[in-house]
Amino acid sequence: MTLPQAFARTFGGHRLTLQSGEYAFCQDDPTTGLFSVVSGYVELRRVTKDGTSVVLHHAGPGETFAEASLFSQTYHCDAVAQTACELVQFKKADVLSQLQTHNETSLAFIEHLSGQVQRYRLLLQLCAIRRADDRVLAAMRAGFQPESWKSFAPQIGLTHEAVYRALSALTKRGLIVRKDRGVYALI
Amino acid sequence: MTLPQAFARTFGGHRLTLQSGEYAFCQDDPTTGLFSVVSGYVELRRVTKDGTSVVLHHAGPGETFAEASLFSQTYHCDAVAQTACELVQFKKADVLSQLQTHNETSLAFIEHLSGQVQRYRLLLQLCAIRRADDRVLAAMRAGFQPESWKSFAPQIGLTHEAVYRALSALTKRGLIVRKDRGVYALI
DNA sequence: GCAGGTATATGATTGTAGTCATATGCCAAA
DNA sequence: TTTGGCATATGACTACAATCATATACCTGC
Repeated sequence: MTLPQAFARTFGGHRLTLQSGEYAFCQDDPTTGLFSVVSGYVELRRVTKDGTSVVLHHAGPGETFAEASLFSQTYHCDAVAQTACELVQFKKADVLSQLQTHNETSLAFIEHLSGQVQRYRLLLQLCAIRRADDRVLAAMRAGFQPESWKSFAPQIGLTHEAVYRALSALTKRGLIVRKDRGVYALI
Repeated sequence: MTLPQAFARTFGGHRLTLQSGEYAFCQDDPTTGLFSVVSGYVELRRVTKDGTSVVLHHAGPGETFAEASLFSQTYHCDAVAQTACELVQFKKADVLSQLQTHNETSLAFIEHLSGQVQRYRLLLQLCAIRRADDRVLAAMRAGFQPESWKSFAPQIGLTHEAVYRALSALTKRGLIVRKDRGVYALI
């Protein structure tokens, strides 16, 4: 998920600080490049024809956003800081010229994107599991080892209460074990 | 989502037919390449250490899978045909050499993957909307114009009944209009 | 025109996750 | 060491989507 550190060097990103509520870019603005979140949260939202808006993504630390802007003349959504944010901006021209002239960079970027695709497919598949117990168990079996269950919960589309209950129920069912307060393991 | 036709030519894919239950590849097999689904459905599943399996993805017509295998020595999951399938297999060596020698191809692939990332983020965001009404409305506003509501429903994590009810409720609330049987439009 | 199949649509019931409340354990700062 | 804040954990109640059932419109092949 995290954009390799190498990219910062290769693409020559620029530091950018936003206060909560400030915009990294607006819909229909000419595209200037893609971004990486160092700290804070950025909400990507598209304003639809009828004037309402739809949230497309919630980008947090380590995530990149606006990759597709490399192939578009204008941004198709707004990027609004939800908290104070530290971002790195990679200028479109720099990135494109790097990609056009350095194959290793392209391949690394393809690898980065493939990994994201893989992860998102997994998350969608997990969200398709109806029962909270089964979903949490599947996530654990799929390799999730959350540092915090509370922040993990929304990733798989549950409230933290539902996750705690699921952990409790799975323990009772003997499918996982509680090693310590907040520490659970498979089998 | 659909792999550009151009890729079939550029990467020189080979046609592959599977009967339901047959494997495109197995976990820990040496990676041979990535695949595109022409018809049918393929399930990607990972067998975990405890012997159980987790479904990672359900690939349908127009979708590609195992992109990340380009960067791995072995497959990390099984690919099992759920129905009779027509696939196109793109040999790893061919794809990698194409990507290494033809920048336009790399850029096209990056564009393809960026688009998928964008779409998956949107789907995840939609699935995070609790109320069925709101979720269907957001999906419509985000640009979904499903040919069939029934096949659309599972994409946003709902049953088809829930979608029909949502459409009905949204119509009553005056947020969408029913143009015809199965045909709804915004405002 | 009729039969069979499918998408559309709605009703009744139930399971279950969300919501709100509350309690406890833990850590860090004062 | 006390205080405040946060993650963990669980209880009670409720809202609502899943499930199962049924009906209708539409299409296609006969």
